[in-house]
This record gives sequence, C-alpha cells and structure tokens, in this order.
Amino acid sequence: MARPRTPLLSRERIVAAALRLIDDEGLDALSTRRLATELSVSGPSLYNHFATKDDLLDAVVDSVIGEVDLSMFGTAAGAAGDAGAAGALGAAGVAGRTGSAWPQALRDWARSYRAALAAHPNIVPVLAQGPGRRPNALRLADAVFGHLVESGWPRGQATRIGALMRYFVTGSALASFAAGFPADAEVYDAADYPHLGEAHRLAGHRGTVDEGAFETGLEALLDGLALRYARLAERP
Amino acid sequence: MARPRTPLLSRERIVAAALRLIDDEGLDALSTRRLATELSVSGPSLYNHFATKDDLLDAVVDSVIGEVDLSMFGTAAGAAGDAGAAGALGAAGVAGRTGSAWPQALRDWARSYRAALAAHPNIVPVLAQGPGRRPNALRLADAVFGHLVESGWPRGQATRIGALMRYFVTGSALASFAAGFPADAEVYDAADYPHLGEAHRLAGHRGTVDEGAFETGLEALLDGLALRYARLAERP
DNA sequence: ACCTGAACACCGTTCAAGT
DNA sequence: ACCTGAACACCGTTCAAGT
Repeated sequence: MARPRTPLLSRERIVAAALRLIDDEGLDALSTRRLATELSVSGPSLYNHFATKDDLLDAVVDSVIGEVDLSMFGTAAGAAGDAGAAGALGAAGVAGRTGSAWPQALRDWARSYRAALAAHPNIVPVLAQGPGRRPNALRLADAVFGHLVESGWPRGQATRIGALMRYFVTGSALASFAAGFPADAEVYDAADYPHLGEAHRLAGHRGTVDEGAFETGLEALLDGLALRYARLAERP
Repeated sequence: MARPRTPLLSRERIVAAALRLIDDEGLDALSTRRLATELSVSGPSLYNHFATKDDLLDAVVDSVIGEVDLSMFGTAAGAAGDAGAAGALGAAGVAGRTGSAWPQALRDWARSYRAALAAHPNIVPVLAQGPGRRPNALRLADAVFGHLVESGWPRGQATRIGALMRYFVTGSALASFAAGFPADAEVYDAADYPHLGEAHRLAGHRGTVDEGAFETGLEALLDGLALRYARLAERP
C-alpha cells in the first residue's frame, strides 16, 4: 500500500495508544512493534513521527504533565513584552497578593499533580527524571517557583520547596504503598515480622490507605512550611 | 568446559555485578547476556542461580534495602516466644520509651534510607513497588510501624506515616531535582518561562540543592507530624 | 549441580523501495 | 511525505548435551 492519501498515523494517535498500553500492561509492554500492531501499521512506520522510542516516551510523559492544573498560580503576570524582567526582586507582594495564599495554592496544585500522575503510575519513573526540555514540565516548574517567589519566599527556599513537593508527589504516585504488601497472610511470619500481623489486609484498602497517607503528608508538609514562612518575617 | 570443579558463579557475585551495571549504565543496560559477559560466563548460566531476571532484580533490590540502618528503632522487643502478641495495644509506652523519641528515630532512619537509595537511583523505581516478599523490605516496614505504634501512634496513623515517609524518601532518591533541568540556558526562553532564568545553573549545584530540599522537607514533615502527635494527647 | 551452544520468539532501528 | 518488508544486532528463556 505504501503511502496512503490520508496519513494512517499522527503523533497524537501514537501517544494516546502508547499511554493506554503503558497503563494497561506496564512500561515494559511498550515496544515499538507491539504499539505498531495496536495501531494496525508495521513497526518502522512510527519512525516517520518520532525519531526514537525515547522521543515518543517524552511526548507521552509531557501529555500526562499537561493534565496538571496550574490555574491556582494565576495567569502569567505581565503577558506583555516586559515579562522577562518581572522575576527579579520587587515583585514580591506588590500585585495585591496576600502572601499567605500560597499554602492553599500549593495544596490544590499538589492534589491535581498527584491525581494526574497516579492515573498513570507506570510512567512516573520516566517523568520523575525531571522536566528536561518538555514544555509542560517546564511550565509547571515555572508556575510553582514563580508563585512562591511572588509570595515572599526567598529564591533558594522556593527552589527547595519545588523540589520537595515533587519528591513527595512523585513518590506517592509511583506505586501504591498498600498494594506493595502481599495479600497472602503467610508472608508475615510473626517470628520475623512481629508487627505486620495485619499487613495482609492493606492491599484490600489500597485506595483509602494511600489517599490518607498522601493527605496526612501533604498537610504535615504545609504546616511545617508555614512555620518556616512565619520565621521569615521575624528575621528578615 | 561444562561444569567446573568449583562453581564460577554465586548469587552474591551475580547480584553485585548486576548492581554495578545498573549503577553505571542504568536499568535498561542490565540484560542477562550483558551481565553474563561481565561475569565471563555464557548467558544461560545465570539461570542456574535465579529462576528469572525478575528474581535477580528482586535480590538486587533487597541487597540495597539491607543497607538501611534500622538500629534507631531498637532491637526487636520480645525476641522470645511471645513476640507475636506484642503488637496489640498495651505495649504503648510501657517499655520505658518516652514517646517523644520517635521524631529523632524517624529523622535518623529517613536519612539512612535516603542515603542507601540515592546511592543507587536507577533501581529505585523497582524498589518503590513495595516490599513484596523481600525480607529486608519487610523487616524495614516492620521496624518503622512497630516503633511508631509503641510510641503511642494509633495503628492507622502509623501506617500512614510509614507510607508518607516512603513517598518522600523514594521520591527524593528517584532522581535529582536539580539535574533534571538542562544546563543549557537556551532552553529557558523568558517568554515561555519567565521565572526560570537561572534554572540552567541548577544542575551545577545538584548536590546542595537536592540535599537542602530533602532536609527542608524532612524537617517540615517531622514538625507537621509532631503537631498531630500533640493533638493525640488532647483528645484521646 | 553447573556450565555450554543452539534455538525460539521477541526487541529498536536502518534502509531501500514503493506511491 | 508516509508507509512497507527485509535486515542487523540485540533481547529473555528453554533445552539437550556435557562433566
């Protein structure tokens, strides 16, 4: 058949099929040949749309990050030509932002971030490698950092908060804590693991355990950060 | 040559070589054939010592977790025959434990946990899937949970704290936050990412940025948890 | 028991060939 | 420009054969 009049494939169709395959059968199940079969084309066809499998994975990852809500950080300040100079110093608090709104923004963002990632846990190891050159990942980093700085956090601290939030969110989305414990009670020999007598019941409560742990950790983190934010005002 | 008088391989030698390969070249570089070459044997030889590649990976992962210090949780209480019954209710605080020692234990453990994992970041995605049936991972979960319960945390909360600590530690060890940002300044177009003008310098400060973020997050978490621990006493 | 080579069904990627 | 089949150097794993 060679080249059809209307293309059989598109980057979007390939990315969607790849994500479905990764979600359903894991990262290892994504092979270019298998994916091509799923799309009813031959293996090498994919190379008309992506240079390598890694390039394809990058696109899949960025499509997932694109689902994260960033609206709580406000639309980009200064969409006009002077946007580049806005990040320096004077912007802190001037735009009528109260400053103490950052915990709620961080909370909302973290929940959306986790929801987007937890919907596709098998791809989290790839995405956790950092933004690289992926636009949605860079936009996310820009929005969080910008919001924290504009809320009065020193730049160094804002960087650390962006990092530690990513640690927590990616860690929570990477795999279910509860489901990591086999449901087979015989695993937990009381002589070896005296406190895990009930651990075999964890997997059955997977959703509530993981959700509860995430919420507890998120609130604890925000409380701890609020303590440090208050100290900023004391000794400027 | 067939079977040699003294075996060429052992599980220990295979695990050590596999970990070295994963550390040096990544998880994808670990193939049974490549590993066999590294060990100067033919590919199928490995199957005399491990049933599958996944079994081998399990052993590698557990050897890494075995490096985590658990001594801050104390040696197993009740090494005698009645160990199984100790996890119930009455043990809280009775053994002379002050209760408020748990934050320091958690801090020391988290640091050791992170150090062990961050030394082998490429294997963290595998290990983050949970303990499964790996003895060192189960021992770790048992020690943390047991310590928290004996410190007075309700079992449900202790589970959540074990989970959220794993989220944070695995997330921090999975990949460097700083190194995830390309060192190429041209990536950060001011029109697209107004606040990332200095992001190209992050990778150069990789160690301090990630260490600082981990320490900030750890202390914030511990502060937030201490707040909740104090509330336990107020309304029992 | 522990190693080998041969074999099977897979991979990612390149390339010449087709329209 | 976009798809194909053939080909290359790889995979994980099985198995019969050797000692």
